[in-house]
Amino acid sequence: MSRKPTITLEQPNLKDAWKLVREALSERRTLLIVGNCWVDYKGRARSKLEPGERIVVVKEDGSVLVHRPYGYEPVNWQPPGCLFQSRLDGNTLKIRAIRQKPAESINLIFDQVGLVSALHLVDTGRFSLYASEEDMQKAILLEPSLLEPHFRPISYEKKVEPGFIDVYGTDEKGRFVVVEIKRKTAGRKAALQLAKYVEAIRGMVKRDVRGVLAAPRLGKNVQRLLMTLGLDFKALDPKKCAEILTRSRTRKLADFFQD
Amino acid sequence: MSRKPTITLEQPNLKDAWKLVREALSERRTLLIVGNCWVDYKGRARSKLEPGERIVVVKEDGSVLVHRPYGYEPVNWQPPGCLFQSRLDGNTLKIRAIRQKPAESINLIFDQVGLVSALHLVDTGRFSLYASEEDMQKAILLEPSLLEPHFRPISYEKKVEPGFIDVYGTDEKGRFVVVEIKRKTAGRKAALQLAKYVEAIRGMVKRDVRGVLAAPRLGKNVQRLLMTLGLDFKALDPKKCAEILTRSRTRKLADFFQD
DNA sequence: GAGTGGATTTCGCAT
DNA sequence: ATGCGAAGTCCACTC
Repeated sequence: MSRKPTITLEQPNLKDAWKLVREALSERRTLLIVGNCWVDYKGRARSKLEPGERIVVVKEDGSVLVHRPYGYEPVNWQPPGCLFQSRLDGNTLKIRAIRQKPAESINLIFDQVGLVSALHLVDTGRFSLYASEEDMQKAILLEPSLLEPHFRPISYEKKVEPGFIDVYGTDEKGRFVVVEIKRKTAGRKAALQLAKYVEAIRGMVKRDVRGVLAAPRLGKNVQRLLMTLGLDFKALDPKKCAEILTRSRTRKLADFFQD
Repeated sequence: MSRKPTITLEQPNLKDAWKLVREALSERRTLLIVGNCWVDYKGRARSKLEPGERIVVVKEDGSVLVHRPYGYEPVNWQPPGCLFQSRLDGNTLKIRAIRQKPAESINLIFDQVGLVSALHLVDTGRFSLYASEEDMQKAILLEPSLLEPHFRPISYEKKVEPGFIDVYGTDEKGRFVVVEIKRKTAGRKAALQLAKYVEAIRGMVKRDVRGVLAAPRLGKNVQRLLMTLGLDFKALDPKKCAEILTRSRTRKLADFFQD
C-alpha cells in the first residue's frame, strides 16, 4: 500500500510492541496503538487519565492523539513537533511525548497492547473547504438583507467588460449595486476589480451605481483604498452564509441519501 | 483484551473489509480503518478531500474522525450521534455518516484498505483536568498582583474556626484580605463560606478585613449576594494561572525527563 | 515573534 | 431547547 511496508502486530507482548514502537518513532512513521493505558499530562495545565482501553495515534509530524471509545475530541494530545521517548519499564510500555514551546509533556503508559501498527501513509491529496464564494453568493441571493436592508438582487454572474459581476442589484434608493464577494480577507486586488466593474456599469446606465465589497474582512490598507475609490464594504460572515444555505435547503433526511 | 474479541484484517479485499465494517457499524463497535480514500462533506459548509491514505476512526457513539498522516486536527469529522450507511459500489467501499441537527453528512470512499479493525474498547477510567484550585492558589502566591495591585500574601491554607483560608494577606491600605478560590463558577456556597472566614478573622484582629472571592466567574445571583455580604469578587482566569505556573517552573528540558 | 480572530470549532453550564 | 463563554482550544494570518 506504501513504499515502506506496514507492520502490524496483534496482541503482541510488550517487548515486541515496544520494539515496533521504537522503530516507528525513530523512522518517523505513523504509529497506531490500541491498548490499555493511562496518561499524565503536565504543561499549561495538568491532567490525569486513569486506565482504560484507548486508541493512540502518533503521526509523522510528531503529533499525538489519545482517543477514548467515545467523543469527538481526543482526551489527551500533543500538537506537531514533539520529541519522543519510549521504554520498557517493568510490565509496562512507556511513551513520552515532549513539546518545547510551551513546555509540555504527556506520558503514556501501556500495560496491554491489543494492536500496534507502524504505517507509512502517502497523502498528497488536496483539501478544499468551500465556505465558499459560491455559497456566499447564494446566501446573499437567498437573503439579500445580508448585504444591506432593502437590497434587491437583479442578477448574478453578470457579464460585463472586465469579467463577471458576482451579484448585481439595487439598493433602497434605486441605485444600482455591484457586489464583489471574497470568502477570505479582501485585498487591494478585489477592491480594484470592483472599481472596474462599477466603472463598466456606469458606462452603461444613467442611474447612480454603487460598489460593495463583501468579505469577512479587509486587508489593512484596503479600507483606505475603498474610500479613495468611493466603494463600500460589507462584512460578511462565511459561517452565517453557510447557515442560511443549510436552513434554506430542504431538510428531509432522504435528501442526504442521494448523491 | 475485551469481552467481544477484536477482529482485524490486514490488506483485505474490499468485500471482506466491507463485511467487517458493516458488522462493526451494526454492533456499535469502534472501527479503525487505514486506507486510500477520498471524502466529501456537506452541511454547514462543504469540503472535498482528494484521494490519499488516511486513518479513519468510527466510534461507538457515532462519531467519525478522518486523520491525515500529519496535523493535530482531523481533516474531516462528524460529532457523536451519526447514522451510518455502508456499501460496496463497484471497486469502492463507501461509508456515509449522517448527522441530523444540523443536517450534515460526510461520504468516505475507499478504493484500498490496508487495515481494518473492529474493536470493543472498555474504558471507564476517570479523566481529571487540574487547572486547578491548587494551581490557582500557587499562581496567586507567585504573582499576587493577579488578585489586585499591591496585594501581599501572608500565608495560605491558614486555619481558622470554620476551616482553611485559601490565601491570606494584606491590601494596599494594610487591610487584611481573605481570599477564597474556586476553579469553576463560584456559587452561593463559596460566598457564604468566605463570609464566615472574614467574620472569624474580624473576631481575631482589630484591623479592617476584606473578603475576595477569586474564581473564573460567578453564578448569577452570587454577585448580589456578595454585595449584601460586603465582599469583593476577582475574576481569575485559570488559564492565566496555569501560564504563570508554567513560566515560573524551571524550563530546562532535562526536567521533563524526571518523573 | 507576538497578537488577533475564526472554526464544519466542540463542550459545558446557565437560563 | 437555546444561548453564551471557555478551551491544555488549534490554526492562520497580520503586525
